[in-house]
Amino acid sequence: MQKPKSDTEAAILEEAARIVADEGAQALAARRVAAAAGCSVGTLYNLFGHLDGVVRAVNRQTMRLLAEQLSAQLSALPQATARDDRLTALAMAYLDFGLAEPNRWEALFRYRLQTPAEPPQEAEALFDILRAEAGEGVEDEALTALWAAVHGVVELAVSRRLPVAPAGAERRMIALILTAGLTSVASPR
Amino acid sequence: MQKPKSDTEAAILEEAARIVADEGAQALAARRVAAAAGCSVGTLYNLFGHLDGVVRAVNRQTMRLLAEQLSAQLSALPQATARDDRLTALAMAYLDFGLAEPNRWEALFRYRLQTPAEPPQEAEALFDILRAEAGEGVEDEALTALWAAVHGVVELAVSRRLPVAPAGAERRMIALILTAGLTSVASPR
DNA sequence: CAAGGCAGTGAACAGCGTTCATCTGAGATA
DNA sequence: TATCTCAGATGAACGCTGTTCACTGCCTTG
Repeated sequence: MQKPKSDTEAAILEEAARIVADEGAQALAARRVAAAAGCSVGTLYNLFGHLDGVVRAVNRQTMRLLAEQLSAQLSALPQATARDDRLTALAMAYLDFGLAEPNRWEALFRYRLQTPAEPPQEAEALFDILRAEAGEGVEDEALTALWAAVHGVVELAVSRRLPVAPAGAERRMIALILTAGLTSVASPR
Repeated sequence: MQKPKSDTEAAILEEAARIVADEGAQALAARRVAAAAGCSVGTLYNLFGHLDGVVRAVNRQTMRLLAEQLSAQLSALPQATARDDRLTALAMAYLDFGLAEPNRWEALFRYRLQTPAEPPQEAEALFDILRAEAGEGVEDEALTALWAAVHGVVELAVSRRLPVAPAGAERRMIALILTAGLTSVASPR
């Protein structure tokens, strides 16, 4: 992966990621992770500072995973795909990831860390994927607005808070928002 | 407020609401609320079942508060205001509430209850406000999509996760989404 | 007055995140 | 080889958490 300073650190991260993905971030307990990783709580704290540090490490891993999936979906598209269709495919891949990994998603966006911190470089990398596909014609603010709108649908879909939602409604909602938003924001290319 | 079966129940709810609003839902501790409300933990559990019950009660109160503010903003509008402008005003009031009460907002949408439950009637009442203003011309699914989109912006604004966001950007983002979405969803009236 | 029921109680339990005095053992030094 | 050194690992202990339940004492009913 990325700079695992020690074997123990890698083992802790692996076990923590497994627990977060399977049971959610609130199931992450220091003693449990340490035991499964074959070290003591003290070592975990020496390496990560606090438990939030472990969650943050898992979250960075999640962002890399998401970036991979987005890129994979993009490269699966025909070469001649129009810009708006590429952005829509990106949004759909975003939705798919949230629905496929609800616990990782919740850890990323809903888990309340004790100490807020700057977004890591992995977060910027994700937005860069979006910016690259949008091209020069779209302002950052407009792009952020559209991403936030799509994010809202995914957020509510993942946490099952969407009222009146028959099957497949999320995809239609995203399509509605993006077709309306993209035509208003810039001319399709 | 609403059916406070006993004085103690009302006192607990009042104190719990104060803590949630001031410090966030994760600062809510059974012993602390009980002590401040002048009763024992046992009584709190007799009345609310678990601590989540207390959070849920606060959340219902929050929804009623939000409904009041939305209605107030609507009635402050000139009689002849166009439908799209009324819906936009609603969205802006939604944003204002989230920014003014970030801790209540987080308890409502981000706090992870141990036991998921059906949305209370207060949630339906909120969506009914929206539906009433949208009128017959807008499908429930389209309305939900637009609400989710606006919600996404508010969610990210409240949790300070909006990248590249200068002051006042949230309002412009919501305006962008709604003008685009509403014209696409139905003709303005 | 006696009996019954029941709301209110808080010590106790098992767990949590976090700390830090203690220990350990690999490598440097003599 | 014997000794020293010290970075890193350790886990008991601390103060907290949500939750339970045997107990209390009051109030109503007979």
